[in-house]
Amino acid sequence: MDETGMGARKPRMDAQRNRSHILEVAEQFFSEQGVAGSLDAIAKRAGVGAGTLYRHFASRDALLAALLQARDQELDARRAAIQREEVDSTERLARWLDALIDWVTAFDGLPAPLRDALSEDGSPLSLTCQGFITTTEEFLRAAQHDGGAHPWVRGRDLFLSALATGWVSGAAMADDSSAQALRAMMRSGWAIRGNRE
Amino acid sequence: MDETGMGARKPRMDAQRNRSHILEVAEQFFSEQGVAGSLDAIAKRAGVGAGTLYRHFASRDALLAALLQARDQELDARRAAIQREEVDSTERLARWLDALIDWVTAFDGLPAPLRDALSEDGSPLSLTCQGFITTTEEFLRAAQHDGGAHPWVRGRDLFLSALATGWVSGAAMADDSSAQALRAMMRSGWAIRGNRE
Amino acid sequence: MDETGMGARKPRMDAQRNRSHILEVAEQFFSEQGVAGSLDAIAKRAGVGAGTLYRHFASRDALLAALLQARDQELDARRAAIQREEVDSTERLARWLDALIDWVTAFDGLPAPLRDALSEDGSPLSLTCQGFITTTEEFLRAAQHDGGAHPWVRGRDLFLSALATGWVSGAAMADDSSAQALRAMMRSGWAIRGNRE
Amino acid sequence: MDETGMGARKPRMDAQRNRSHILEVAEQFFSEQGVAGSLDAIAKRAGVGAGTLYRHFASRDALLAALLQARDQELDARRAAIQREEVDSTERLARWLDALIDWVTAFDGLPAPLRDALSEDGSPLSLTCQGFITTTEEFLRAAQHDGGAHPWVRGRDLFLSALATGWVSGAAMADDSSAQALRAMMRSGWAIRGNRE
DNA sequence: GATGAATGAGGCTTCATTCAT
DNA sequence: CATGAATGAAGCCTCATTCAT
Repeated sequence: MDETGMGARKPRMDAQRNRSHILEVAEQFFSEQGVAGSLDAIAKRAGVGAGTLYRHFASRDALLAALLQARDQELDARRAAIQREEVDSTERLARWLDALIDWVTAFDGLPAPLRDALSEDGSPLSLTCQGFITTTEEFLRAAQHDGGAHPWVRGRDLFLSALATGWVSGAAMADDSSAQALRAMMRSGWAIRGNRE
Repeated sequence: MDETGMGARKPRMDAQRNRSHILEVAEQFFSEQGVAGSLDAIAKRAGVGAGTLYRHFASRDALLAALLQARDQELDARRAAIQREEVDSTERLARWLDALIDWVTAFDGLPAPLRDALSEDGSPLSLTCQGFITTTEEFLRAAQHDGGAHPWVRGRDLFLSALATGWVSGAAMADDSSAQALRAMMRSGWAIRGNRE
Repeated sequence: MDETGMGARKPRMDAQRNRSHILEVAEQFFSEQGVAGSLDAIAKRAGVGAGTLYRHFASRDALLAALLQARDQELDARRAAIQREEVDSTERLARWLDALIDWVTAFDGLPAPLRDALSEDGSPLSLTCQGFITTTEEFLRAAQHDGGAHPWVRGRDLFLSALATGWVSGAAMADDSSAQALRAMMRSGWAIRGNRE
Repeated sequence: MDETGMGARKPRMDAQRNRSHILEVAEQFFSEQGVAGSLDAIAKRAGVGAGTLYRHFASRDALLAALLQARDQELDARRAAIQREEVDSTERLARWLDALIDWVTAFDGLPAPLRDALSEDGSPLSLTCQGFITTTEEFLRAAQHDGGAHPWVRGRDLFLSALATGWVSGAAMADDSSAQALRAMMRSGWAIRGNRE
């Protein structure tokens, strides 16, 4: 009796609209002020009541998680791209870690909730993290198999390294070269043969 | 001119006593609650007015800096000890970085203000940081000279690495092995020959 | 497309089912959290939309009233039982008041809306209350006629006393003896000869 | 060097002023809206920041307790007056209970926090309550000794009765006669010989 | 009928910092 | 010098109720 035909009930068009509008605003907002900005302010800026925001995203982490999903897909695309590239497994891992660092640097202050999510494990963010840890492990295993990465390194550690590297760049460090250096150090940290040695 | 001879005002004594008492309390407090705790609470716990605290320490960072000085001395002692040890320059650098990480982990949440201090450079903490960066550079230079460290690594980068490593351990990660792994990765990152390779 | 026979609307069945399910859930909920709990939560727990809840019960009081009806019947049964018992009219009144107190204590915080209903008189609860006041009056009249109750007492007052007694027990007073004492005091309050005198 | 002469340091005149102004406003406010009114609103009305109110009164109960102190003194005065009156101990108890009921009715909704305070016992209100329970016990003991009150009644129960009686009157009952009736019932509840019998 | 999204005021609380005393 | 009162914006979150779908 509905307009259905298939699955789609009533997507609550307005709800969807609101949800995505909130996401847009939040993206903008977090980009400007970092992920610690006021949720109320986001709601206001989105032109919705605070309750509406809370209905859609029960917590800051939930909002963040939703926000990251879009980027998740980018990251996933990048992963696929990396896997298609004609380079060895070690270089692949390196590129993946670079991608991870970029992802983690999407917003100011993002590394912190991600790190926390790893130990809370009830957080909406932990799923996301877990996924990328797994991916990291896959890349890592290949590199280890090919003798390109130390056998004692674990995917989780690399992920944490990426977080940490992102965190360092977090502050308006003005010093971009440090970020580069850290990436390089990180690489020569897990790689059997350092990249610039 | 002081309280010494005759009329004996209590000024200096008071102030000193207050200052050190505040420091004791703050040390305790930050140990328990991390460095983000309320300054008011510290003042109250120390039994002084908020104004008094502000007179002695103009900002949270100033308090932190003063607090770290005690530890600075420990760290400096450790540095001296390391320099007396009968190991090569590479191992010395490694031990110094370990010491640095320990120092940075003194309080929960300490790495963040330190990182920020590096880019603000008006902060009371930057002096402290600068000192340790310099020390790090000395160790590093020796190691590089002996071929134990990559020539492209800078002291500042190692300091940041130490901060980052401390930051990662910050959360109740429950996973102590990660911390170890990060230290190892960090080492094989700057070292020409990794430690467990 | 429906599950029934032919044209088959689901109206009545659905509605009835919903209504009673809401009631079940609300009963459970109010038992746990007291009558001041969130209606939204009840709707959610019942698996219906907030609107549905409101359709069935226009207000919290309406829900409460419906909820009490089930208990009303119990109470009515108890009234009938009391009237069949082989005791004098005074004892009957006493037992009825005990029954009333039990009824009023069904949920945490119930006495308050009942009290309010008495003075608002547009409330869905006032009907319920009125009924019991009337019953109380009947018992009371008999007792007064037999010389067992003070002539100056009114049914309404006894009802209020029951409410008040229930209200006192409302808090987790931990002190059950107080509840007993209050019942006793209440009895010797209206009775011509106190029960433990 | 102040106006003192003895202990009084600096009473923080402005603080005192604020404090009492808040109290005045709160008194007014609670009289109008009942004790459940918004604390923020009180702060605003008093022309102080919310923080100021919280500094002076850490919780609603604390504010209430302070507010009641003025009345406490009245009540205490009344107690003294009653004790000077030329009536027997039973009548004294009756008058004391009346005073208690009046006190408890000072603000709309006051009985509830008082009741809760009795079981929480960390509440700023419990002290006040305890005091009056004790006083009640003294009056009661005298009456019991003179054969004017049932021996099985306890001071605590009478206090609760007073609370309950006040609570009943709490709603805009419009029915003043009920309040009277309840007082009478309460009296004939504890008294060996009812007052209107 | 049912749904559940939206509202949005309103509650409580915290805190860095200033300034009169 | 020390005090600690005052500020007051901000933060987070809840909930009864309405209404478009």
